Amino acid sequence: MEGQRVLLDRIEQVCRKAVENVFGISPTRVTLDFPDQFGDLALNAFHLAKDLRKAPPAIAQALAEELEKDALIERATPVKGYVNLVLHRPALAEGALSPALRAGDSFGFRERTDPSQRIMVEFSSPNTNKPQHLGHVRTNCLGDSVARLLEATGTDVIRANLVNDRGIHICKSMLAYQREGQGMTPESVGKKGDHFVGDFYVLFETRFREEWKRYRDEHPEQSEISRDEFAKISEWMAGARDVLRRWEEGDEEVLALWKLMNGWVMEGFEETYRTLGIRFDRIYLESETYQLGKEIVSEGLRKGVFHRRDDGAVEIDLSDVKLDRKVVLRSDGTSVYITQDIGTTVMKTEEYGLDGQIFVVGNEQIYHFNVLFEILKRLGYEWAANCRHLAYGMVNLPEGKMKSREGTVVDADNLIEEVSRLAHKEILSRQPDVDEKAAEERALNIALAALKFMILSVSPKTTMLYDPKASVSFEGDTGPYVLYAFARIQRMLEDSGLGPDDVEFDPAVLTDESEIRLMLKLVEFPRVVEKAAADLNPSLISSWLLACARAYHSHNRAVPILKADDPAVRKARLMLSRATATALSQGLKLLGIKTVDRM
RNA sequence: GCGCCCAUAGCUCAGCCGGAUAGAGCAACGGAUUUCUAAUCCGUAGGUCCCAGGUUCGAGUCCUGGUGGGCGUACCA
Repeated sequence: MEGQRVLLDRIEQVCRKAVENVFGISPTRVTLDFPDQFGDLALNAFHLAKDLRKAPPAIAQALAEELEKDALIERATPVKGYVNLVLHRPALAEGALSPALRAGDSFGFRERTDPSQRIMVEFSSPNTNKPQHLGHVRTNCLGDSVARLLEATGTDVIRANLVNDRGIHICKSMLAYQREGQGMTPESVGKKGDHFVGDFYVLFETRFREEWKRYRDEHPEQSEISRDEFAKISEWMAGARDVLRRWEEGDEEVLALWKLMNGWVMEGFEETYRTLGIRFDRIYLESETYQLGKEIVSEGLRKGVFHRRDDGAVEIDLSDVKLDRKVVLRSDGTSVYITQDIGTTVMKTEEYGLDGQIFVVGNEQIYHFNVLFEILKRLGYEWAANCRHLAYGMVNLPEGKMKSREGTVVDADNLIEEVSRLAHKEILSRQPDVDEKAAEERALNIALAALKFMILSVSPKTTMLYDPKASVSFEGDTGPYVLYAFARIQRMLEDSGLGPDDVEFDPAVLTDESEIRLMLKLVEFPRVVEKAAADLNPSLISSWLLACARAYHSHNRAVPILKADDPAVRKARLMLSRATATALSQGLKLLGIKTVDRM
């Protein structure tokens, strides 16, 4: 990335120098905005006022004159507390295009810094009793994109997935399978493994409800019995608990079935991840980590971080930081959720020598992670300060919340398939004679672009509404809109007869308003990447992509490119297109979206 | 009860460390196609930024108090 921000850096230097020349003070903060109107860039004099102790309009006035002396600045106009800058046109063109043309697929990205920070990003964390739904799609997309953003800014990233493969939920699927599915396999019924197992989870739920209803019918005096109350006396629930007990005792038959069914589910998950284009460096299984943490708690008990209550349970009092009291070891000595997370977090850090960890987990666990990080801090782990919970909001449906028990969840695999089908239809309507295999691959790409972009264009913490109608629309603020801009450029470059290394152009001819606006977008890109990575917020990339694609589409309509009369103009516009394609592709890459050469 | 989060156009969402006249898409309406791909472009209309105070030269943004909604507050995960 070094050298890529030359233009912006140089302008900042020019501003800094101007302040020094006029006021004799080196400013602490030079703020340059991309204002979309008034000019190319705007220097904020309000911020300078703090250092200079003068009225912003007076500062702007004085600086404007000084700034215009520099060759980079065509015009500097003081307006209220701003200096609106119009850049020297050829310098803007050179500064906007050359970095992208030269750097190609490293444009906007930084080499790994040395010594590099090594950060683990944990995301997805599915349960192995049912297939993944839209909520998982959000953590999958977010986690992957955040990992890419960190990598792009020079961090060494480990992608981890902590799979919850044990517990009562899997036992429910197992029991239903034992009772009603013996001999069946995913192959025998032609189903993906995770869906196959999920069906037995649903079957358990169905049987349980039938039993509950029967009970209420047979015991009118108990007709108001709650689900939780009935669970205590349910035969099906007792069966599931028995399976769990036998699992914990190491019962071979139960373990064998557990391994078999988990294997099916994991195969299904792998397929889903492959389709989504998501990979992990490390998969942790909770069955292998759930015992961790006890020794750390014992040691913490000795050190006085925790204390033992009269009833034997071990707890920590965090009420001084408003986190209340938290039990970390039951009175029978077994661990709770937080215990294994303490152990797992320490283990991960030691395994990879991590400088920090990011947990991409839903916002309903904010309290849990606050407690976890506070405990780690009190245990003396310095890296605890570099642990962050990226708490994303839930995904709701127009009808309300998704509830797996009520079958109102949006299944990830089905969703991808459905959107792919629509994309496929769109492709066929445009190119009836398209090669079938190419069409399918492209349809999947476009579908994933639509889906990922939709999810990643709302900021992580926002509780978002999933609108099925909007999700299958490929117009407006969508992934396909951005893809289309890229594809258009590819087609044009193909038709242009230019070689890939032919990057010479005359920067003086790019003077159209639509070109200026587009070039300013290109200049802004590296800065947006930095910001998005620092904020762990991919939606900043989506916003930029939309603005850039929009600027390109406008430019494309406003002036002829391939058909420009003047060869020098034609060439320069093609180079602008190529630079734009590079930038769009880089931005899309950060969202985990692959480009297509035609739509 | 206590804690955290949210409230911006009819709908879905942006809004940078407090800075210029609060933006985009969808939906509505009007236009652009002898094409370089119309999955596009141009335009019109649409706002009490939940309410009331406060801080500030300046508040959608920060503070306090309300109202409404979500989540959490297990010896569940």
